[in-house]
Amino acid sequence: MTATRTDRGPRSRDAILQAASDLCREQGYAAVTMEAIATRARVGKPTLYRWWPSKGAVFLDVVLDKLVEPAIELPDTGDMVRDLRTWIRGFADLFTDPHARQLLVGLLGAAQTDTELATVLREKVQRPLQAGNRQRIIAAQDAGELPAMDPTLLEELLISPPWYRLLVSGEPVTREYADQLVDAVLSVRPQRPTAAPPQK
Amino acid sequence: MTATRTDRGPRSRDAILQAASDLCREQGYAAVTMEAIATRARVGKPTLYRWWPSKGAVFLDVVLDKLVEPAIELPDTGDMVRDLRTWIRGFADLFTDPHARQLLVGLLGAAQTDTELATVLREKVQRPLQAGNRQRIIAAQDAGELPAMDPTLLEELLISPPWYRLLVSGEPVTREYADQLVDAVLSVRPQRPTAAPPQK
DNA sequence: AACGCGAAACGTAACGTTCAGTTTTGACAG
DNA sequence: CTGTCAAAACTGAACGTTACGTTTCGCGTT
Repeated sequence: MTATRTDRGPRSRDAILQAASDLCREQGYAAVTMEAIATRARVGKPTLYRWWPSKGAVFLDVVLDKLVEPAIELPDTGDMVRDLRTWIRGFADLFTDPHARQLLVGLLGAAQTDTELATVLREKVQRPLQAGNRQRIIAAQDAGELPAMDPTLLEELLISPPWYRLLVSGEPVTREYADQLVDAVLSVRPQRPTAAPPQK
Repeated sequence: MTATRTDRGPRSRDAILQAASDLCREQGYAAVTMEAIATRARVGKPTLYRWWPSKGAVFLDVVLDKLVEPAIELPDTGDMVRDLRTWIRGFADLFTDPHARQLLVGLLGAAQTDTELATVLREKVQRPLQAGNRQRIIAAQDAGELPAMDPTLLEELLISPPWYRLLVSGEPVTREYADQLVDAVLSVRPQRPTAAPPQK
């Protein structure tokens, strides 16, 4: 037994992810099968299943490699308002690009009926981004650059509408929309601590 | 003309939708198959496929029958702010109920990889609701009850975060969250017509 | 000689369709 | 109003297909 055996990636990880990405571009997410990925990447199906339990898991890694790092992180130029605008514009660009759109919509769709995948997706994408952004938002609020409100809610007000358009309404997410959205959210008046006006 | 039968509609529509709903509650959306629905409803598979092209189409009708009418429409008591609060709370309740959650998440997930289904979903749910709400929002803005901004954006700011939590982040959608959300969005200052501050 | 991997083959599950044989329906004659 | 009948629609079983996920085999590397 030569020590730990399972903790290295497959030899041809890149070939596999590239194959999956290409197939998705050519035929759309739904039409891609594990068999096709294996064939295209010239690997055996057992090898594929050895490291990824499902099609969704493969595409999660595709998205992590190709989209998340470069395109989804909040930039940091010192000007928070400007950074937020750039960030949301980045989502608009991402959601407009047909290939990225295919990848994200397919992956999120799969995650809706695959608990395992949904968990990993949140831990690997959601969690890290949110944690980092949260600190930035709080700091900017303290500096008076952003409206004083629950930082989680502020982030959600910015990021939810693009996702809603992508996954629910299907409306396009343009840069103009991104700008309009940021303007609106940053125009919120400071909130009273938590006192919701009595409903009745 | 006695109209040949009740035009359209299988004889046992209700039995089929009930079977689908029950199976979803018992086993989860993903585990439900067309075969199982047919068996449970004591209907032949051909009959099922005669009226619904896919599992997603069946569940769309389940959702239309059981959720949309009673639970997703914006109420109208004359007090728009209060109506909006009630409306978003309704979504919170819906997204918290395990069965409704299963149905909605499964259906939306399927729609991500089924263009046909996505189109019908938008036409039958999205479109009608949005159109009605839009008029109400504009009227309330004219009356000074709501912040002056693009009515579509205002609606999206309210409705997106719950959907985002349901489909993307997985965070719970409580009534408290709904109230907090409405408070924040209604605190937006009137927007300058469209003048986005120059980015550079 | 042993190992790891690609390729092929296998059993399973669900799909969506086809094919009898039966039940339901509405129309019409008595 | 009622009995009869043909057409339509339905059930249930079976079929071919596809993709899944696993197992087996053989080859090349070490």
